[in-house]
Amino acid sequence: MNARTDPRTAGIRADARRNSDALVQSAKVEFARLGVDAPAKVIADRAGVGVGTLYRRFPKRSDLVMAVLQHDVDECVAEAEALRGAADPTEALAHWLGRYTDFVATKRGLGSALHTGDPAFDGLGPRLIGQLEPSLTKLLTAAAAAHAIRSDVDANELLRAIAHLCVPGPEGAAFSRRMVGLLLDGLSVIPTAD
Amino acid sequence: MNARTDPRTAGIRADARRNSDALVQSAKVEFARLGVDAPAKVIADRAGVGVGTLYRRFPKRSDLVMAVLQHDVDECVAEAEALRGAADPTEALAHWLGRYTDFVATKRGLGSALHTGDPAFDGLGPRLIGQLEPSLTKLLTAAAAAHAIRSDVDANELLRAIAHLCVPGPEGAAFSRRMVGLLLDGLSVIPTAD
Amino acid sequence: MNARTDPRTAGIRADARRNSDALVQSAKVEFARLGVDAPAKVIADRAGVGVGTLYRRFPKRSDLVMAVLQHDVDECVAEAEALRGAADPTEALAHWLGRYTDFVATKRGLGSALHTGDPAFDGLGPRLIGQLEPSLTKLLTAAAAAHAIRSDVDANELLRAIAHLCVPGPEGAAFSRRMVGLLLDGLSVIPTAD
Amino acid sequence: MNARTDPRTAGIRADARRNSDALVQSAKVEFARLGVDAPAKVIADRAGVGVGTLYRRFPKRSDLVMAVLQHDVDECVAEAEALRGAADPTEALAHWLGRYTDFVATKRGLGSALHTGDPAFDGLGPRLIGQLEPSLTKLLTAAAAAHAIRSDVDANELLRAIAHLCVPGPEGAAFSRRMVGLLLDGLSVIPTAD
DNA sequence: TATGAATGAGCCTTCATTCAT
DNA sequence: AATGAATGAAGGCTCATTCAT
Repeated sequence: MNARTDPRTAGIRADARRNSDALVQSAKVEFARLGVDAPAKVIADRAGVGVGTLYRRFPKRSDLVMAVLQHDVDECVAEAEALRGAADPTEALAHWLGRYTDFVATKRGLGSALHTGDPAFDGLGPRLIGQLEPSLTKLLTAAAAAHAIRSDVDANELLRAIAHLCVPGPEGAAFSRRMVGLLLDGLSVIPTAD
Repeated sequence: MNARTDPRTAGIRADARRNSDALVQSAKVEFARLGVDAPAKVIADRAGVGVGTLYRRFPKRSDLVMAVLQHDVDECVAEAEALRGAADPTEALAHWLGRYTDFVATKRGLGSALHTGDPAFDGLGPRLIGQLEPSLTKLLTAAAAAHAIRSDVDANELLRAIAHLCVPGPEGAAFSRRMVGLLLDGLSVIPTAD
Repeated sequence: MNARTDPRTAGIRADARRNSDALVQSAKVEFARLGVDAPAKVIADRAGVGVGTLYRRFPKRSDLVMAVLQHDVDECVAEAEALRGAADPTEALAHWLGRYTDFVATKRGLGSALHTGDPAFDGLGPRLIGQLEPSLTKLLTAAAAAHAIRSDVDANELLRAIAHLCVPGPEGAAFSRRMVGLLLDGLSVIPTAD
Repeated sequence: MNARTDPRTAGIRADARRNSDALVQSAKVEFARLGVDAPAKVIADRAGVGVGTLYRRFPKRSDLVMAVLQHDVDECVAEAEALRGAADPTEALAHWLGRYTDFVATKRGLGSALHTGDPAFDGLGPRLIGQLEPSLTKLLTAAAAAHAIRSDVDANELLRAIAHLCVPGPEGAAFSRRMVGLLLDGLSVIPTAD
């Protein structure tokens, strides 16, 4: 008899899970509408729970943000895995960065939150970037090994730079993609030793 | 005897001017420290004036931001003028963008403010970037004419992209400069017709 | 077991109710002391709650004013009902108007608030007077039927006039009562057809 | 050689007088527009002088209000004098009170200001009413002597009551006049000794 | 004497976070 | 475990009044 079927816990766990899910869904919507600073009350209301529940499940704002992002982050990591050993490492790199760009550009205010000193977002950037860094490092290493790009660029910094470029404005996502493209082109410029 | 030396008006005007200048200086520091949303009280205190004076001189937050930026913007424009007809247009471009990078990097939160829907910052971005665009356009054109860089990059977009990259986080200005450098390298990649 | 006795809800509701009541009581006192513009902090302090609670319960100032008045209004209406069919309709009228006079006299600034353009007090006057008008109309009609008073006076106007007379100044309530007495005497002057 | 023609003082006095007059005119307009609480800056601006001048000429708000009203007060006093020894003392009384009613009803917020505890208006009521009381007392005495009205009504109180009734609202001046009429009718009710 | 710049108290309102039930 | 009431710090803004020039 596992937890799912145990009559003493199944109900409670299902409830707790339902609340958690509702909060994440609500947060996703409100983050898109009001940014990652959306009032706790608003998020809790949309989820149909009390603010207390929100704080119980996600003590820090960054916890909630991470929960909202986790799904996308996982997908990014999976995609990087799939691109391992691709015939054209440069194209693989470009493809993956495009994917990442779209991901960040979709979350209104996320880019800004990553750079705020606000303690509520403490550790958000490192946590997020940290999960993606290994994936990008592998892609960069592969491309560098093929002498397609320079080898002195840090995956961590590149992820953060792109996050910055994806702070959404009136300019739209096309702008973000163009600028990320420029950055990518910069990667292909291999410094001479002189 | 003009207004500047007329003893009846020189005194008051000098005082008012001193306060105004102090406010702008203070705002510059506090914007860098706390972002463009820095509390009015904090800015006024550092300037050594009451909040009332801040509101008298700069009724809207955007007025203060513009005042703070105007100074740097003017300097940037002047510097671009000085770089006109430089022997090495690529170096001139790099130099000016470095200057611009440092300028924006000291205004924490400015990048975000430019994209906020907050009416307090209405029109700030366009006003600002608009003033610098002609300067950069000239430098880009000169470099492109020398076949040193591609010619399909918009000065306006480039300014905005750099502004984004210069929202400083814990990473510091060195990061901003490295990423802007990457962007610059990207400019030198001239698309082939293939 | 209803909500009132259900241990799961009785506690919280009782607390909330107690605060709400305390706020209304406090507001009644402070309105009398400082007028309906009394600072929120002062009202909250006297009630022993934080300002946040005041704003939670009464988001607009007019909500609080209505709450304060509703209590007295209800009592006035009830009293008018009790006076229905009194042996002496003139005395009943005088008694009720005295009651109403005392009610309004304790709300310093209410008279003014009723006429302010301030959106915070929107519709306050009509809502208020509207609730009392039927009561007074009945008393006036009864007295007029007994030929004790003239029949061409509007209950609504009379209520408003008394409200004006009851804005208490340094003169105190005795003055208000004397003037309302004069008004009452005026009612007994029945215009001749001449 | 009087002050007016003395070349050393004529200019200055004329200036001072001009400022004073401009302030009173401006205050009259702004009082009508915003009430007697109109911001000092607004009044000074409309008068074309600095706020300092306003405070020099009228240290307390009540001084300015009195200055604005003085003209009307003087006219009221003069009119009462003209009504002395009128054939019909009751009609004279009614006429004069009607005049007074219109006067007070015309000054937005004046009625309220008379009853505020605000120290800025300290003594305004007494000063104003004090100037008019002798006039009304004479009219009341004459009417009482003719046994047309009761003799136990205080002129001072009557003036204040009417001021209250003239606080302007959505109801308009007609309402004020009707209610003052009711008060007048009350005067004609002579209490019996019973 | 006139000016208007400066001051700063004071009030409003929002919201993150805690905690009794 | 969930709820949501309560708290109170924080920051915006206004304006009466003073005072240096």
